[in-house]
Amino acid sequence: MIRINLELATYMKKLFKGGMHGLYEEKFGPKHKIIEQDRRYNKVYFITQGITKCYISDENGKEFIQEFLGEGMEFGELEVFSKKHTICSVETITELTTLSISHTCFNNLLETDSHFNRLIMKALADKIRYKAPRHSYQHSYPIEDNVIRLKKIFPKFTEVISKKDIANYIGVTTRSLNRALKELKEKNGEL
Amino acid sequence: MIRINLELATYMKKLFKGGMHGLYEEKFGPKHKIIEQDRRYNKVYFITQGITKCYISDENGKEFIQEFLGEGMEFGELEVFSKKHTICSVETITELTTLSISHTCFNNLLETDSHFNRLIMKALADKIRYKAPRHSYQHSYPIEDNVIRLKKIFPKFTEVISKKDIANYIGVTTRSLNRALKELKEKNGEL
DNA sequence: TATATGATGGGACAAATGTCCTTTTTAGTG
DNA sequence: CACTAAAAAGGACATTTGTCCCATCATATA
Repeated sequence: MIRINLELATYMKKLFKGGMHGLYEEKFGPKHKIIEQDRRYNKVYFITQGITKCYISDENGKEFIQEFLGEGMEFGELEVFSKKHTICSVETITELTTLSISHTCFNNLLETDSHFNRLIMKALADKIRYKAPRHSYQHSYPIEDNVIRLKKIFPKFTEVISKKDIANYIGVTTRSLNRALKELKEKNGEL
Repeated sequence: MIRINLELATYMKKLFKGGMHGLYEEKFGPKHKIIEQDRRYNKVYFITQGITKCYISDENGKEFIQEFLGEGMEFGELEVFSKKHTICSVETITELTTLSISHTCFNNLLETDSHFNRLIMKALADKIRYKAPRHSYQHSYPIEDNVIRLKKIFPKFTEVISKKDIANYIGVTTRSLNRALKELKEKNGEL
């Protein structure tokens, strides 16, 4: 549910400690919107600490959360390859520390550091791999099953993430999520 | 709806014509399953002609179509980066021609041909970019709106792709799709 | 030709989910 | 502490979508 990429995190920290030119640390408070949908930026971020949500909002203000990003996950990288507007907003949930790098330096790294190149390639592939079954599952199963599944992969999800965000992640209304949670409680005695 | 990548198609054809070692042409008849979910393969395919569907099926046999792939789209590449099982099956819809390459050769190309490297990186990024708003939209809007949207981006979709596949692509039952199509007909006079 | 098979279309009802609204709880702030 | 705002919980009802059928039509094939 909260995605991580420790291999990438480790490598970026190593580059940073090695004094890599153009890579610098940034910190953000909670509920801070770092990237807004449909804009242009020229920075890529690597999370070293904390959690963000990455979401799409439609014209009616509905939010649909794509992923929760944790340590080692990068964002802002898609726009390096197809020079278009961002498709997602990214907003911090907890306090967040990132290692940031400009598009130019990012491109340099890709060309000169084949290990980095490989890690990014793998990170992109993993994002694709991860998305497919998730959406498939959410479509095919009732809300209750989705909640159970979340609980399995991330037992404390209700403590860290707000109900609204969880609902937007599963793609249902808060009302429906509450209904599912209540029914689960009644069945199992305890959430 | 049917994704293409002409830039990649052109480049792969050029490599093939140039006698690139390890790149060979394959042809498949319609309804042929090229890749099956949860298996291992060591080949990457680039479509040069025809259409396939790429789908996940669950334990109840329900299919959820991830994408329809057309000219220039590649498949089987995710497993190069994370050496795991396939997550999707890929099955031809029309006759299909591909340029195929082993994992080993694919990796060689990635390392030695920086233009190719860049094209693959971009192709991965585009797959991510494309998936996000699609699933978001499908969740947020009723079936009818989804059908209208499909009709806009691909007017002839009912002629090329079966009802069942369209339903599985939108993530609904055939019954629901039919209902939506019927209501649209009644409203607009004509599908 | 006769028969099987699969795709399509739709009726009737059940179940899941959304909408709208109200109440309760929690957390923050003057 | 008192007050406000935001988050959480849930009642009542409407709508959407799914399930389970069955009928029809086209196509392939023995």
